[in-house]
Amino acid sequence: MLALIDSNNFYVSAERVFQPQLRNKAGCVLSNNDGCAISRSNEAKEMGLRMGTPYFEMREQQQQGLLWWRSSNYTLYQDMMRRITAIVRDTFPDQEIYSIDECYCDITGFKYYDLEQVAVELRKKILQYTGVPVCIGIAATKTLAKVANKIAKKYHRETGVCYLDTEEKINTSLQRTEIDDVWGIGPRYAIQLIKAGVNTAFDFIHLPEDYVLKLMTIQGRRTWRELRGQRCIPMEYEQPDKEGISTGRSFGIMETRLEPMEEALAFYVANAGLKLRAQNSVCAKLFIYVQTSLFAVVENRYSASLKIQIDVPTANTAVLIKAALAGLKQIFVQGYRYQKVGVELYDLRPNSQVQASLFEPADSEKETKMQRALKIIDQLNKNYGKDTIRYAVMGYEKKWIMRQEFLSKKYTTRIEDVIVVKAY
DNA sequence: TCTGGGGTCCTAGGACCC
DNA sequence: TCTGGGGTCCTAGGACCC
Repeated sequence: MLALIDSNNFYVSAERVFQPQLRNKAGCVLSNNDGCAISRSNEAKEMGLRMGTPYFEMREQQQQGLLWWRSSNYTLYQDMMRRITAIVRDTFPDQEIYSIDECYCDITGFKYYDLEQVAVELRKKILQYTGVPVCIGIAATKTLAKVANKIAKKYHRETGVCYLDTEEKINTSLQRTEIDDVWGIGPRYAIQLIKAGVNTAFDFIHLPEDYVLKLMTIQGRRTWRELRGQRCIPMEYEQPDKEGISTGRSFGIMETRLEPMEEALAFYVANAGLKLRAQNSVCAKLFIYVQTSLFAVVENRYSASLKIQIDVPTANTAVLIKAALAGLKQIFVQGYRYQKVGVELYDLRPNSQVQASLFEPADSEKETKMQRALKIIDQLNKNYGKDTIRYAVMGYEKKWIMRQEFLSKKYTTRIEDVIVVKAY
């Protein structure tokens, strides 16, 4: 058996822990740049507020006091999740952290326990220790555990637990699960399936396997098999290295000038470079892009992108920034109101595998010095706060920075707490 | 006027190899 | 007139997840 522990309305719940005045009132957490709703309280859902509603469509309700909202505060959410997973690990040690608000546990070793009772206790404990409500779904496969979790959220509000241990319970749950609520079936496939008369997960598992394979490729077949109780998606206890690292943000206000866009891009490259070094990788290619708003009238729309090959794969932020800014000059066109600039580092490889360029003589000593310098910079920034040491092109004013007008405090983390003072 | 960001996986087709 | 077989690598596009 597997258990899926998934927080209820996680961002909203995390905000409510430290701001009790937000409890029992309709509210939501906004996306980056305060753009649209990405987490809603139950009261907001009942009001009919949909996922992704743009903020200006909710403004009136907010102004009338019928709805509260907050900017996303990922530092807070990440730290709350760290606490939740630690509590879960105490009970179920074989844990995969799947996303910022959910984790899977392999609980095969608990077959002689009353699993339902263990889960109910765990849930109470998480609520008591962190203030965040979660639901727990238990079933034989990851996809079925997802189904169980949704059933728990919808129908077992008292206990918050759903345990699919009999065929009867599984069938009832599959009948109660709309096809577009199935994990792995997105809006595109859902439309096609509904057209074919498949409305629930129960209908879906009774389709012929070949038909599913043809319509939805092997991923769809995997979902089909998982829903029939066959484990196809393994547990992943270690987080694999990323294959690409991308960073990009919408500007707080539309940008028309090159210079602030250079600053922003340099910032994103520096962030991506940090993540790159954290997993001991180097990158061989950069992808940069600029775009105007998707909602601009057609004649004012512009988007462009560029792939850049790095001669000697590197994790050196200075080299990456230089390459990215040279590329930006090529694709930037005067006269548009830009909404976003971004970068993706890809073609990543372990830094032990770097191959020297034929045309650029490798200077191993210099590279080692550079690596040492980068390590020290990263450490300083970790200890004394982000961007304490930074590249001058990143600028100081950050006029392009995203909107976060309704940001709450980082209640559980303080940079001072992690400062390590050492005397040399 | 104002509408998020960061990922993964699969497939088909083209270029190329021997 | 008839023109092989087996493979790799890359890319673009589509689908999905949170």
